[in-house]
Order: sequence, then structure tokens, then C-alpha cells
Amino acid sequence: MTKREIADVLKEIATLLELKGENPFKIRAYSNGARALESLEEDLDVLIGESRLSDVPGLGKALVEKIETLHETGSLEFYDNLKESIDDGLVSMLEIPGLGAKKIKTLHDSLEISSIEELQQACEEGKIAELKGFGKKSEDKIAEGIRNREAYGKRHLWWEAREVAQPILDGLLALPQVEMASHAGSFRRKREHVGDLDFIVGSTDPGPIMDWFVAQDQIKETTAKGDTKASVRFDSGLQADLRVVPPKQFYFALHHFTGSKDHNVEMRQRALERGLSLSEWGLKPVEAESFEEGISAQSESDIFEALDLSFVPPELREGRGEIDVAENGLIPNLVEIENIKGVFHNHTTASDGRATLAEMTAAAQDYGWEYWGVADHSKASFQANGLDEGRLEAQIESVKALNESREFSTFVFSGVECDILPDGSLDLDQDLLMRLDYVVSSVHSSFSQPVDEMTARLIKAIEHPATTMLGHLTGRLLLKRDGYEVDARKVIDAAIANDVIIELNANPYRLDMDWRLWKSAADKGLLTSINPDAHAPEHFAFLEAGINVARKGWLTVENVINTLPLVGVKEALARKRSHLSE
DNA sequence: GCCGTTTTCGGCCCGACTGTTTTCAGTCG
Repeated sequence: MTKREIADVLKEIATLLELKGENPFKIRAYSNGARALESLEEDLDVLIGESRLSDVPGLGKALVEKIETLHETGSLEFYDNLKESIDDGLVSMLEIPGLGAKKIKTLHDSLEISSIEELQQACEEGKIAELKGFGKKSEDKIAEGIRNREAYGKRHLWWEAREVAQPILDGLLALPQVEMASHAGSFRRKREHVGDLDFIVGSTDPGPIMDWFVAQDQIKETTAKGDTKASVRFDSGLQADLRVVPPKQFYFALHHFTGSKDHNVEMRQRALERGLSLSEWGLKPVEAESFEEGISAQSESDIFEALDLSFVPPELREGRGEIDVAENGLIPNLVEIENIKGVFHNHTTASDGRATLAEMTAAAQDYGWEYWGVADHSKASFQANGLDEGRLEAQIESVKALNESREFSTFVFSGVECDILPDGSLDLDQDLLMRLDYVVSSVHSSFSQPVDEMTARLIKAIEHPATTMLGHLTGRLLLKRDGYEVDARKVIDAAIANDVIIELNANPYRLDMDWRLWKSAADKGLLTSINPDAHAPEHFAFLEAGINVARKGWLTVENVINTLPLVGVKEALARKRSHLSE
């Protein structure tokens, strides 16, 4: 079993133990173990081979044994027995808002409910309302939760959540009672998709703010409204929480609700080591009665500083080692959208784009970019009107003519998004590919190959002398379709060895390669190009989503080739070509 | 179940909100 698969098993064990009513700290130990495993930089084989797994914080004797068993045999008796003893239906009931492990256990023990269908029936028969600890409102809420499950149970792309979040934030900031306001949560951390939106406001007069918040016209329902906290749901199913706190608490609350949970746990522990207690209300000596005696913060930086840390940007607050790095003052200057000087991997009407070469060039010029690259599909992508050798040669001439015309200040690179055929070979003639400024090699077919075959296919394409960069590593479409299976580590190593870039596809549905893989890859020397994969001028805006991912992946300008000015990029592309012809 | 150590077991983050209750448990973040 792989690291990822084992981590999933540990997570599932945690959930199952919760439904059994186990000791909450034991449950947390399994969750922590899963996370420790996922964020391992080192190879699991090596760690187990050298018996160093127990050196990993969070993995003790019991977990090490279970992980080793899973890794070697692919199964675990403890897990099998546990799974056997709990109905799948109980697990899915956790998805209903308001139902946690304890209530589900009560429902199961007293009414023998073990599926959502049975739960729904019990609601209709009014049995839930009669249960001790439940009531009519609980019953209605559960029934509502079951009805909404289909429509609202999903997550929302960051890109789409932003459409809702930005007007709300602007509206809050415009209210006279609001002294400061920000979004928080996974949205502020720029996760690729979010479950809900969080807003934090600093104010001494919360009433009007709460009233304004729940009165927005896109709101479908208000699920909670108190003096300082409210929750609403929009038509899209997206939920948003607002918390109003006194201004002096604002930065503590902002930090707290930005999370992540893992980051906060580490921050609190660090505070405790210094005799301090950190919470959403403030930072004070453990023994102090109130936060009046605590430390004040005029910014989040003050909080980090009070714990001897340099500022950690929200994107990095995932509990993946950022505290240790901040302790040494080594948080890098993350790449910013202003650093981008141009973009590769874009399409025109020559294949499946919606704008012409000139229109796209004009749009790129509007962005102030020094260059952009056209990379239309190759002939194997028949459905996308891919270019054959003849049409591509014609496009090379068009690009050349456009550059020579000096109609635009933005330079155009001639490239192609060349299909990687099922056997790993490229879809176009090598001599022609070598004449292009660059080649993006991508998979668009035979997604279901076994992982070894797919990995070999990608590596073969990487080793092709014409390949400049690898397109969307997994082909995933977030919230729609999983990517094809591929051994990312091997592909990354091959890319580095062959001086090939792996793109960071900035399409909000792709964001591929995943942010979790970038830090270690970049540390090993991998370069990326943040590519909007634009099929229309307005898609150039996707760059922002790509920047989010790059920042979450700890990338700096040094790791991103399209932060280079035109001259630098020309040199880099030419170097790859000449280096190979030697 | 992990950790740390005051080395053998106690601590592990905790408050707002809801719906139930009539002083609190469960959920959520």
C-alpha cells in the first residue's frame, strides 16, 4: 500500500472510532498519524527499511506497527474488524449538519437506525422528536439536512467562491460600524476548493452588521443568527459565516479563523511553551485572569512576533512545517502575480480557442506582459481541432509575421501543446517540434492506463528532446473527475534530470500539479511555468488561481520561469534546445 | 494512541451557538 492509501485508512479508522464512542484523544492520534504520513518528504519504503518510522512525530509504537503491516500486506485485521462492526450508513450520516458521532450513536442504539434512508423514515414517523436529547426542531433539521444533502453537500471551487466573497467583503468594509474586516478560513488560505466562507469583522457595534449580513438578497436561508455570529446559505449552496469581535481582538480572531486547524494547534503549543495562552481572543500569560493583561496586536505579524516567529502568509498555514521555518526567519518571498512577465500554454481559434492569435496578443498586451506563448493542440486531439504538421508550420509563419509587424509590444512565442500518445511518443514530427520555441507535452487520451504504464508514458515524453514542459500532470478536473493515476515522484525526478519544466496549470478546475507536491519538487530543483491554459482572452485571469497554488507550494520567483523577462526566457528556451543538439 | 518526563501516567485547545434543558450536551470550527 502507498503512503496515501495508508493515510486514508488511518483517517477512516479515526472516523470509525468516533462512531464507536472511543476516547477522543485516541481518535485524534489516528488523524494526526494520517497527516504525519501524508506530509512525509521521505520515501516510506526507505523509512520502513531503515526502521526510522517511529522517529516521525505523531507515530508511536502502535501506529508504526499498523502502518508497516498495511504497507507490507495491504490489509490490517484491526481495521477490517472495525469496519465490519460499523454500518456504512452511520458513516454517511456524519455528512448531515447537526449530526455528530454521539448523536448518530444515540440514534443507532435507541432506534436501530443505521442508514440515511432509515433516518429519513424515522423523521417522517416523528420518532426522532420523541428521543431524549432531540426534539421537533432537531427532527426538522435532520429532515432538511437529508433533503439538502444532494444539492448542497458539495464543495465549491475557490474561483467560484470568490465571486460571492468579494462583494460581501466590500459591503462589510463600507459599513460605518466596521473598523476592520477580512475573509478567513480556507478561502483566505487559497485552498483549491472551499466548504464555506468565513468573515471576521472588528467592531464595537455588531448589531447593524449582523442585520446587514443576513439581509443580502442572494441569501437563500439564514441558518444561525446570534449577537456576534451568523451563518447564511446562498443559492449556490455555498455557506458563509460571519463573526464580529471587538477591534482589539480582531487580529487574534482573524489568525484563529484563518487556520488551518493544524497550524493553530502548533501555534498554541508554541505559546504554551512560552507560558502564554493563544486563542481567538488574544495572547496572555497562562496564569492571567483575562486578556486585558495580555499582548496587543495591531496586525497578524505582531502575533507571530510575540512567539518569536516571522510572519507566515495565510497560504502557508497548513501545518506542514511553516512554524519551524518561520522560527528561523526563513519564510521565502513567495511569488506574486506582479512578478509574472508572460504566460505559456494558451490556445487560439487555430485549435479549440475562442480568440485569434491577434486578439490573444492584444489581450496579453493589455495585461502588460512582455510575451505570451501560443500552444494549440496537436492533431491527435481531433475533438479539439488539433493542428497537423502543415497547419502548425503555417502558424509558425503567422507568429513570425506578427512579431515582425511590431503591431504589439508583447512578443509571441511559437509553441504547441503536443499530445503524448498512449505509448509515450509525441504526436508531431520531431524536426518540426525542434523548430518551435517550446513544446508543452500533455496527455489527452487513454486516461485509464495502469499507474506504471502512465508513469512510463509521461517519463518517455519528458525524455523526448523537444519537450520543454509537461502539461497538467494528472489531467484532473476538481470536483468533477479524478486525474489519471501517475507516480508523481518519479515524473518529477525525470523532469529535473531532463531539464524539463512541469507546468502549474492555472485553470481553476485543474490547478495541476497539486500544491502539496511543489515544495519538495522545487527544493530538488524543479522549475515551473504558471500557465493559464487560456482558451479565450478572459481566461488569462486564471493566472491568479495559479499564483495561489504556487504560493501554497512555497514557490518564489526563482522557481517560476515566466517571472523572467523576455530576454531571460529566450535564453532559457534556447539553452534547452542547443544543449540537446550538442 | 502519542508525548514527555517531575520515568509511568496525566494531559491532549476551547468557546459560540443551538436545542434541549431548567443547567447542559453536542456540534462546529
